Amino acid sequence: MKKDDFFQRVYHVVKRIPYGRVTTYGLIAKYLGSSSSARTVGWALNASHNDSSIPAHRVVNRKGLLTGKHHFKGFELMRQLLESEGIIIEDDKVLDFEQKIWTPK
DNA sequence: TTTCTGACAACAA
DNA sequence: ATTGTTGCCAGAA
Repeated sequence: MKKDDFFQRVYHVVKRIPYGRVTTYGLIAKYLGSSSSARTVGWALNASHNDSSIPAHRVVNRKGLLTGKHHFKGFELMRQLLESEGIIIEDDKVLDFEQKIWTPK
């Protein structure tokens, strides 16, 4: 690999998020080795729109807030996708967030 | 090349 | 508790 793209690593992790679970930018960043590169993770997800099969709706910020929903086609889309997986969204945040959180290993 | 911005996070005041 | 600043990485102007 020439670059070992940071983005590719992000996608790799995001694709591994199991059904009915969510994760955070910080967690992914930490898994990648840069505990403070959460911003770049979000940036990667932004570019992931071009890539298919990236469940970006399962990635939220550390508070469980759906900060990225504004980047979806519709503001309701992200929420609906999550609720379809058993994740309840209340006021743009994940209920029982600590239970739904998934950490890459 | 420099500067700014961005789906974040941690810390200082 | 709220606001401002800094760190991190990549891309656009």
